[in-house]
Amino acid sequence: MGFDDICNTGLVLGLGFSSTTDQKSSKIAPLGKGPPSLGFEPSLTLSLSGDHTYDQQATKKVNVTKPLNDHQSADLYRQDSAASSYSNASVKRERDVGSEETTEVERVSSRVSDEDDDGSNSRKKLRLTKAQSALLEESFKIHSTLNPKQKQDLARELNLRPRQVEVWFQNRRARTKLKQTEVDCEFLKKCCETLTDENRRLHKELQELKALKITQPLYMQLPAATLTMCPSCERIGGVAENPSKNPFTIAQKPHFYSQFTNPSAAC
DNA sequence: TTTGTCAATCAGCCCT
DNA sequence: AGGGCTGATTGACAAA
Repeated sequence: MGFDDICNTGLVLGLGFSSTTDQKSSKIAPLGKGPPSLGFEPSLTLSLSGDHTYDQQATKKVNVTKPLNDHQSADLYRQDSAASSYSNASVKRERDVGSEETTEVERVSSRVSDEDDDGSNSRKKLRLTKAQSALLEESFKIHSTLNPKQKQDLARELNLRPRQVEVWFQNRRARTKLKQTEVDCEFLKKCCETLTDENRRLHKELQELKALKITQPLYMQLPAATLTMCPSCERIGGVAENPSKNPFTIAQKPHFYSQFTNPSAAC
């Protein structure tokens, strides 16, 4: 079982040279990609095995302009008739204890007015209804950025201002990115731990080999542990191609064998 | 210059 | 009360 089997992250660990392609930071960059490097450099890289842009993964299409069902419509339009969210109307949210069905009617409406009724500048917070959030989420799955028409349509659909839709998408993108960064960070920590362990193990093995070299003649120096068989090509590591010549020659290039590498590729 | 996006931050609301 | 979530604002930056 490989590491990725455990983590199941879809990330790929690679060792080699990295070339720089200046990544544009605008648009929603494929999440998990790091800052650009500075040309060709030896690198140990971790990257996502696929292009994990969240926005492209949706399989379910939602017609943003399709009419809402009765319940949704009712929610939204009752909101519309509710007091302005930017007014001092009480931010009532009926909490039916024990009941899932929070009365959305009572939720604060997103109102198309910019000013408080009383003219005060206090920022009253809009809370989107479940229906609004759901529709925004579905829309985000389809495209994480909106063109002006899409924004307009969606705003009309949700009875919000286009600016509010825009802000929602902005925040959604930012927070998705943040979340992904946290996930990547956790994964890298695990990789680091695993590599540290591997490094420690190899050091130990090296020490053992050195000790053997001192105390034993050459033909007895190969510990059983080094005669591991590659499960992919079924060659025995540490033995020369032509055993008749020198059956105890240590392979020139050690067969690095770890759960991060593909044995076939290494062979 | 305009427009769109982003990062950083603020601030209201809700939950524990 | 404090923390988390989330809507909103601001300023910087890039592309057209």
